[in-house]
Formats: sequence, structure tokens, C-alpha cells
Amino acid sequence: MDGTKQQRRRGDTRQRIQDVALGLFAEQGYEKTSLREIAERLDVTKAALYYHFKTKEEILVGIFEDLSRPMEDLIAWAREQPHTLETKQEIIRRYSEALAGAAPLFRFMQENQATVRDLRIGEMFKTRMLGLRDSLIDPEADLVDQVRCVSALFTLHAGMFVLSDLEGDPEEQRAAVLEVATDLVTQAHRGSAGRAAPAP
Amino acid sequence: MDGTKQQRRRGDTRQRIQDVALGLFAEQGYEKTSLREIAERLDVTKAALYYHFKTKEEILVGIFEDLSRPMEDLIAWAREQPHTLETKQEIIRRYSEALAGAAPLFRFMQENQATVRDLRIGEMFKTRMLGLRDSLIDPEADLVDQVRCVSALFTLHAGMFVLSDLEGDPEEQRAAVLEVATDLVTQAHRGSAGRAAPAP
Amino acid sequence: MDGTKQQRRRGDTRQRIQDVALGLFAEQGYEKTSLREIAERLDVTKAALYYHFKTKEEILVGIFEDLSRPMEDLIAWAREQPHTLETKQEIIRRYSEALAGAAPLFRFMQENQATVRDLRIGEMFKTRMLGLRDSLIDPEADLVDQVRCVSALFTLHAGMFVLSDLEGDPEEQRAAVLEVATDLVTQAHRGSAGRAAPAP
Amino acid sequence: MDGTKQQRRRGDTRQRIQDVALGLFAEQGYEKTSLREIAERLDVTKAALYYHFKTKEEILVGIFEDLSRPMEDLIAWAREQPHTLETKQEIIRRYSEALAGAAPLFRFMQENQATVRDLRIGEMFKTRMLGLRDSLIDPEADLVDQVRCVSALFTLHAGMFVLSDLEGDPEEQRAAVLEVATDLVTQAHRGSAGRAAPAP
DNA sequence: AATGAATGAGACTTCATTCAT
DNA sequence: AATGAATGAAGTCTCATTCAT
Repeated sequence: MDGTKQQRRRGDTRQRIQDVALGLFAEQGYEKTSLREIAERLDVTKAALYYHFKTKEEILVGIFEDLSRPMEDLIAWAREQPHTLETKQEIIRRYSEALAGAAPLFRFMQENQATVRDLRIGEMFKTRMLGLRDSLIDPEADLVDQVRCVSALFTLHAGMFVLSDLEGDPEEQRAAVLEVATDLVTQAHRGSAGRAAPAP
Repeated sequence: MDGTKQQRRRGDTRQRIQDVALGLFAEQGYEKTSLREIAERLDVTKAALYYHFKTKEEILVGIFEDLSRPMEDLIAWAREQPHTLETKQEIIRRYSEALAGAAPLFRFMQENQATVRDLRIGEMFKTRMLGLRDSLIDPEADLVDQVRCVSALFTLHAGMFVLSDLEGDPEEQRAAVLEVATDLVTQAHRGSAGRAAPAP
Repeated sequence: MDGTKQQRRRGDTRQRIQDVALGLFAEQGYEKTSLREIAERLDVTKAALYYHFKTKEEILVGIFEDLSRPMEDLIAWAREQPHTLETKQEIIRRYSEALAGAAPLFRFMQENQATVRDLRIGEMFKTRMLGLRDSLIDPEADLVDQVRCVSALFTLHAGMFVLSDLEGDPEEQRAAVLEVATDLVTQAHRGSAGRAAPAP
Repeated sequence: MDGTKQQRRRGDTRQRIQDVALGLFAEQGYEKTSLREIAERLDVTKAALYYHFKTKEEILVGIFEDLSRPMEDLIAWAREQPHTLETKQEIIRRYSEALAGAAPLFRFMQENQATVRDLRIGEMFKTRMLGLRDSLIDPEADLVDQVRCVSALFTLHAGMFVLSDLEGDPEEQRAAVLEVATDLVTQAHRGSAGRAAPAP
């Protein structure tokens, strides 16, 4: 008797704002998405957005905090593992999963770098990425092998979006990207290890 | 008697607009750079910009057309070469050079993807990138090897900017990035070749 | 078990609203003080303000009614006294006291005249001031002496705030201001009296 | 021909903005006057205001700079005169004239003190007032006499506006206000002088 | 080759106020 | 006695663009 939209939705407006906003941010970019547009799509007024978030930027911060938790957890986990090849491969695998789980957010981050740089989440994200990088890189490794690790990360990122407009089974594609990235960290690991103690 | 800035600059305003605009676009992003800002930096009025360019977007098109010629040339050249390993390695090498030669433009393209997508240069750039990709990829190659080629390109792109805030000799870094990218296409080539006719 | 702030404050919210509001109104001005700010400082919601007051303006009316009673009493008292010099001097003395007793309110009235004019308290205050003025001025007195009386009142008002950022003992300052104001009404009285019946 | 409003007014828009703005600021207060209102009254768009002034505040600064010049000149002049009674009386006389010449501005300053305090012109005005005060006050004078000088200035200010809603010839009123103010500085001067060397 | 003046659209944000609970 | 959620109106400001000169 009261399952109307209005009624059912009471209480979840904050979440709905974030959902709609992320959709639009990812699709059109941050600056080209206006609060008017978000509000209209939710059928509320702009002022309602300001009841839930202090600024446009805070909407994005909210989204980021919610969706980047898996990434944070991964980094925390990585910090406590030994720097073995298996660990590194597992990091890549898990990161690939984290990316897939929050694809719109990461797509947004990738396609709006110039914008993100000036926003609060810019620093946050950069810190996380550096954390990830350091969990893959051996500081005394060859520069080339260090680049391989960074390249592995970027391959995962880019793979997600560039490949998305290719024909072919997405799952297969993800697997292929993952393999290339894994390969890169493996080579990087062997390289450093090899120099210390050559592989058999 | 007339070697003043004003005098000497007569006639090169169009070029100066592009220079300043690219600097600001790369530094702040396209949307966050206003024509007012560009004009102020050149010490002319906004209206003057409209004498030289029909719209804001056309300024960017002009920049892109001027600076992406080496990339275009590379693609044209690549189209006429046999798809040998050496060719592919040469493509990577030359593309690395092209990127370095127009760093601000490519940095801009990378950091403003969401914006660029809706602009005329979005299509142009995508077409060029696909051309490049196709000059590296063997269509019947393994998906993993195809990803390796794309990864090689992205490694070059990303390498340029991510590494830029690392300490260390930039030349050395560029060399390292180039090596990783070359490695990737080499592996990709060996992979496909290997399946058809195993390497000696 | 219940001497907490929350508990102890039950029932005095209305007064606390007025206190905080007056503080902010006096400090920042009426328009620049938002209900949000008042509510936040009290750690209640804006809606709570509306439980106690119908509008923002009514908060101010409440403050004014409470704090301007001494002024009203003074005027009522003055109305029943003979228009002697002693009475006038006493009015000035008492008004000086009234001002000091409700300094933030009067400071607010002085610094927000443009705003107050459009509010209900504008009329109220004007009426009171005219009442005061008429208790000091002899209608048939010289225009100059009439001005002296008005000047005495303004001297008291302004003295309060302009002198406040001077160095020196505030009590001494108040006394000096009071002396000048008293002097002015005395001169005014002598003037009119003198013309009607010269002083001995 | 071309004596239309549009044509005739080209070039004086900046001045017209200031005129209209001052009128509205004085009548309604600064915050209650919106740029929309100013623009509508001038039959231009809000954006046109921003072509001539960077912010709402700058409109006010422009007005203040233009209209407070006589006051500034007076202070400069005063600084070079000997601190005689005649000088002080002349200062009062000239200041009275300056006030009358820019009545709307001074009315605005008086009725919007809370607002003005936070604006750029707040500091400017305060500085000027202190300059004026110091040209009237002998630093070693009695506190009461110092108050008399300040009172003289406030009498002039207040006189202008409070008396304005009295019946009676405005010229006569101004003369009366001027007499009271002059009287105050004269007494102040005699007081200090008297203590040093008693009047005959 | 460039300026001065202006526009129309729209951005983000804030405010006082309301009302069901 | 007070909250949570929301609204409608309005505010200041910025932008790309135009056009007569």
C-alpha cells in the first residue's frame, strides 16, 4: 500500500546520488556533468544534493571512498606479505579483480586525470598507486624491471577500457590482459633474482 | 627602432595562441582553461582569438594537426613496410621519439580522455592509434600477444608521465621504457611466429 | 546519571537560541548569519529553531523584546517626570546604563541599520528613540539645541563602539562619554531656558 | 540620426552602473541589492556588469574611490595645517560639505557598518576616519575633550540622516548641525588650551 | 589584425522554510 | 521537543561566443 518510489526510496538517497553521479561522471567526465543533470535524473532538486553532500567534489570523494576500499585492503594485505614472486602474481590477480569490481570508478579516474589531479581524490589515488607499485618493485632492481612493474599496472588499467571496444569475449580478454601483466612482473622478478642468483 | 616585441610578433599570433593554449591545456586541462586565460597570457583580448580561430575547439584542432604530423607520417611509413620483427621494433622506436617530440600534446591527450572523446580530435586520434596498433598486431595472433602490442603502446604513453615524477636521469628512463616496449612487441612477434613456425 | 549538558539544558533552548543568535548577529550582521550557523553552534538542527520561532525575524524580535525592556521602562519613567534639567541629565545617565547593559543588541542595531529598517524591530526601535528624543527636547527650543539633544544620544551610541577599539580603561571612557552627553543636554537646556528666562 | 539611448550611452556604462548601484545600495543595503536588480534597472545583462567590474564588491570599491576623494583631500590638507582652533573649525566645515556632496555614499556607510566591515572599503574608510580624528584631537588632551571631537564627527554623520526625516528647512538643519559640531571641537580645543594656559 | 562591449546560458552554492515522523 | 529530508528561489560568478568598429 505504500511501496511507491517515494516511500521505498526514503533513506537511500545518498547512495542513489552516488550511483547516478558515478554513472554520469564516468560517461561524460566530471566537469561536463552538472549537478542539475544528476538531480534531474534522480527527480530531486539540486538543493537535495547539498543536503547529502557539501560540494560537488564531496560526492566524488564519497564514491571514491566507498569503491576504493578493496584496493586499499589489497595494499594493506600486500604490505604484510613477503616479496616473493607468488605474492606479486597474487597482487596482480587481485588488483585485476578490484579493477573489474569498480570499473566505472577506475574508468573515470583514467579518463579524467587532469581533473582528478586538482581534486582531493587525486592525492588519495596517487598515494594508493604508489603503495601498489612499491609492493611490486624491488628498490634495488634494474630500472628496466621497475618499468616492467609499472607497465604491468598500466596494462591492467588500460586493458580494461581500450579492449572494451574490441569485439570478442570480455572474459577471455580479461584473462589475456591478466596474463600479460603477470608475465611482466614475473620477468621483472626473474630479472632481479637472476642477477643475484641465475635461474637454473 | 622597431624590434619591439609588438613589432617582431606581427604575423605569428596564430602560432603564439597555439603555444600558450597547449601549455595551459596540458597543465590544467581543456575545460579548466578559459579563453580569457589564454588571451590574458598573450596580452590580447578574447576577441583576438576569434580572429584566428572559429572556436575554442578549433584551437585544439590546430595544435593537434600541427603536432601529430610525425605520428601520421610514422603510420604511413609503417603501412608500406613488411610486418617483420625489425619493422615493429622500428615502429616502437620511432613512436617513442614522436611522443617525446610532442610531449605536451600527448600528455594532454592522456589526461583529458573524457574531454577529448567528445571533440573532433577524439576521432582523429583514435583512428591514428588503431592504425598504429594494426601495424604491430598480426590479426591471427594469439589474443595474449595482441594485448602485448597494445600494452607496448600504453607503456610508452604512460612511461612518459608516470616516470616524470620519479628521481633519476630522464634519458635513462626513456631508454628503459623503450626497452620494455620493444620487448613486448618482440615477445608478441615470437609468440605468433612460434606458433606458425617455431623459432630456431 | 543525568547532569549532562543535554539534560540540564532541557527547557532553556529558546533562550540559548537567542543568546547564540544575538552573538552572531552582532558579530557578523543579520544577513550574513544563517540559521544553519546558529543551529550548528547549538548543536541542534535548523528545524529545531522553527519549533521555537516562526521565522528568522522572530528570533530577532524575541531578542529585542527581552533586551529593550529597560529602555522602554526608561521612556515610560521619563514621560511622568517634569522636563527639568535634572530629569534630562538622569535620562542620559540611565540610558547610558541601559546601553551598557545590552551592548550587543545596540551594537547590532547600530551596525545593521539598513537591515533593521525593513524588519519589525525597525519601527519599534524608531518609536522608542523618538520617545527618548522627545523627553529631552523642548519643542519650542532653538533648532541648534534640539540638535544638541539628538547629538547627545548619538554620542552615547557611537561612544560605545568607536571607543571600544581605543586603548584605555573602558570605565573611564564610558564616564567621559557620559560627561559629554550630559554636557550637551545641559547646554541645550540652558539655551532654551535662557531664551525664555535667562539663567541667574 | 542616432541619438537613441543605446547609441548615446555607449561608453558611459561603467559610470551608470556605479550610479544605479549606489542608489540601490543606499536605499536597500548592500546584501539586499542583487546584481540582477542592478542589471535590470540598467537594461543590460548581469554579465555586462562583470565586464566592467570583477566582483560585486569592486563595484562598491569603484564608487567609494570616486566619491571619497574630497574626504581624502581634506585629510591631506588638514595634515599640513597647524593644529589651531581655526583649522579645526575649518575641518569640520569642510567635512560637513564633503558629507553633503556624497550623501548617498555616507548614508550607505553608516547604515551598513556590519557589512562594510568585511569589505575592502571597510579598512579604507576606517583609516580615513582615524586620520580625520587625529587632525582634530590633541593627543595629550583630556579624555573628555577627545570624546568631544569624536562626537563632533558623529554628530555630522548622524545629523545628515536622522534629521532628514524631520520637517523643516534642510539648509537650516545642516547649519544647526554644523554649529553643534563646531561648538564641540571649540570646547575641546579650549579645554586642552585652558589647562595649558587658561582662556582670558 | 584586433578591440570594446555585451550576451545567453548555465555553473555551483546558500538560504529560509516546510512537514511528516 | 526536535530531526531528517527536501524544496524553491535566489545569489554570485564564469564561459564561449558575437559583432560593430
